[in-house]
Amino acid sequence: MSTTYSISDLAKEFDLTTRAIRFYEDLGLLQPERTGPGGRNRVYSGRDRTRLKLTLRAKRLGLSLTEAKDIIEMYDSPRDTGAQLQKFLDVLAAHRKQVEEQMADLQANLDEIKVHQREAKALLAKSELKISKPVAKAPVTKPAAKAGGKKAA
Amino acid sequence: MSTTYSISDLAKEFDLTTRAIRFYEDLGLLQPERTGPGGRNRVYSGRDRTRLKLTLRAKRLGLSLTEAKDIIEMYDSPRDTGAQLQKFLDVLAAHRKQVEEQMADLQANLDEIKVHQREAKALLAKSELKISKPVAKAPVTKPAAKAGGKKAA
DNA sequence: ATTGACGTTTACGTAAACGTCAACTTTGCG
DNA sequence: CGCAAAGTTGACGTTTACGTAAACGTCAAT
Repeated sequence: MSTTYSISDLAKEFDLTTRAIRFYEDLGLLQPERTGPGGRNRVYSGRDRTRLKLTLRAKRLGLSLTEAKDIIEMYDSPRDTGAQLQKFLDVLAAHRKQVEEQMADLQANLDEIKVHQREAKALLAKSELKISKPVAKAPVTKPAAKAGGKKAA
Repeated sequence: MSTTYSISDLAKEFDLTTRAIRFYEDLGLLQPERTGPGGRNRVYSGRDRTRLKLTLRAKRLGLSLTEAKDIIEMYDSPRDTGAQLQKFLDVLAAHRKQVEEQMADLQANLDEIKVHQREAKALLAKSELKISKPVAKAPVTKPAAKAGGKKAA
């Protein structure tokens, strides 16, 4: 009795539309079983859930869905022979290299942000000094965050 | 006499088509000056180059071009008043948070790769032991790397 | 004078990743 | 029984990020 999920379970958990999930199935990323009369309804396994999670992470990191699929396939395909193992290791090494490159990108990014933060804080401190009475922690009229999705760079 | 670039200079340096570069201009990411008779030809400044570089980094990290634009605009727009400074700091903080989240994603990724590497190496060592005569560093029929582009997850 | 390399604009084409109906079935509930 | 909620399969629409082709100007070299 392993845990299973309906399409809307997954949709809620990962904040997707069911349309998106079915689309991922079309691409071969998910392979839910069917249930009910005529086997119409989709039933997702824990493995499906994991693959979905991996897919979304890959997306966040800028991969296309087909790239994501290729990689995920690699990771849970059988590797019996020594040759296959060796090839798998090669792929892993390449993959690792690119992840490390991307981390370097991100780190550069983060460093820039930090620099800007320092500069801006310094400027703000200076500008507040020029006010006679010290301003009470800058109330500013709240920016009211746009509650958006992703972002970075 | 600051350095400038032709469109193909940038295309070569960043491995883009000129079409892509003009497209980025349409989106407002670049604003080259014009030269020649009738001011037809584009001339890119160092600032353009920097913005292009930032754009491409943003792309690699999974941002859309408009997202990239918004962020880059923020970073090189004027911040004179204290209120603007404060808002800028808020944006920076939010931005930083997301970058750090993405780094966590990447780190998780990297960890998984390492685990797989360890496992695969162990398996391969074991399988090589089972061969009577120790196999000479697995010659394997070269995988002939497909020399592809990106990849990650 | 023509060829080639490089540049330009305009405009239609396309792949990816879904969104958005439409037109049903099936199931649980009052 | 009726009906809303959740599921299904088409099938067409949309946005993003360019590709690609047409049709033309400019300048240096042959």
